Amino acid sequence: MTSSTAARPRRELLLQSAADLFSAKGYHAVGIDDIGAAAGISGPGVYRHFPSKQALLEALCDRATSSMLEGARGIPAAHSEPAAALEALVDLHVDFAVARRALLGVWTREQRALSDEVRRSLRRRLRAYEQPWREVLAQLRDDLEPDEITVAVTATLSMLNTAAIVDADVPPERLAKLLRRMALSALLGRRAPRR
Amino acid sequence: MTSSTAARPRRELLLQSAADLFSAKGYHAVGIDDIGAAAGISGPGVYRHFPSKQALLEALCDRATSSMLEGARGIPAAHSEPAAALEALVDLHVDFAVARRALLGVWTREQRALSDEVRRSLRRRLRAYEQPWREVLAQLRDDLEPDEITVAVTATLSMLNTAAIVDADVPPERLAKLLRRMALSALLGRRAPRR
DNA sequence: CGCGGATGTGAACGGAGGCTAACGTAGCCC
DNA sequence: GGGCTACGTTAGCCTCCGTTCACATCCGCG
Repeated sequence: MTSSTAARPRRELLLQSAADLFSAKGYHAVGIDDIGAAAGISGPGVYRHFPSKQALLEALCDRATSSMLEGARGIPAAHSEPAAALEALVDLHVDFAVARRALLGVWTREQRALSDEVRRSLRRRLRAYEQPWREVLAQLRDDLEPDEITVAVTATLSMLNTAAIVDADVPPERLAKLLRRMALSALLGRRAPRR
Repeated sequence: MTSSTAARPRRELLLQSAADLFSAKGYHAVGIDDIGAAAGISGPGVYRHFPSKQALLEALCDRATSSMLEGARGIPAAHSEPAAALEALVDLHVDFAVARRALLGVWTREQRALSDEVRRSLRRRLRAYEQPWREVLAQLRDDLEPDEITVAVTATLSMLNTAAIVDADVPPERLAKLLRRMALSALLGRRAPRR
């Protein structure tokens, strides 16, 4: 191996710092000097580890997407009951969202700052992540068209993402429980339409 | 009156163009020249109508907030039944979100680009907008703490906002109906926690 | 010991883009 | 007609900030 993936603490520290800063202030409001300073080096030293500020953001978004994808791959196969699979998917996402707020915040809010190419790639992988959600939900909601299934999944994920990012006064485990219940209700609930 | 609020088509056109551009590409990716060009004038002509690019964004966010606030003020008083009031609030928000996508998109995504002061003001007014939601929901959900009520409202609004912004292949009225049902389910649904 | 690569620093460059300056013109009012 | 105001234009300024450069330091290694 030419370069070990582990044992590069500075690079990891930079990613962590950049995630926190981007999440807190937004990509454009954060300067290279800020990122370096937060990681203990100053200014252009960042370029010893990343070729550009963009690359830093790309690495973060890539990491977020990979984390999500990794967990959700095997879920539908592991559950024979669609309802159980959906609950597992929700749990997984809520846990991820609560545990890695900064990373998810960057992913959620800063995609606009990416190049079209990278953004397209992320969108593709997001669709792959949503695929098991759609499959499972389609089994449970035969009253919805495929398009509506997609929208329902997107809307639910948006709810989970944004709610997890906002700093609430609710302790994490209560927050996770509340979000879990809301997500499942939103996805499954059929109330009498009344119109 | 020194300056009429109506009968200034160029100013209105600029706001419209800026809303579309900011919503589509993001505040930082749009230049003053772009905004001017979209409104039929070019470059610095914008400064005859707005003192700065920031002011343009502020005007848009202010308008979005005002539109939301205006509609929701009287809702709780107008309905004796809390459930009916909640449905009215949801309907109002969904209609607004679907009808003025660009404006809501700017409001949702570009608050980071505002000064702290303006952002604080918007947050205050958002809390005022959410107030009737919280009151009504608190009447319907005695199983939730006040903090949880707040989070539930925030999460639901995030879902509605983001879902309305995303360009789906679903026609607007079907989209509105789906979102309405999901929002009410998320807010009201109590499923057996199972854990 | 001296060489080379990895890592870090302060100084400086350069491009972008928001904004100002200087100027032109059309309509309005006395 | 002679200003005064509103609205536009083009050219250019000026600041910010990402990036590069030239140079130090540390360290493993023959």
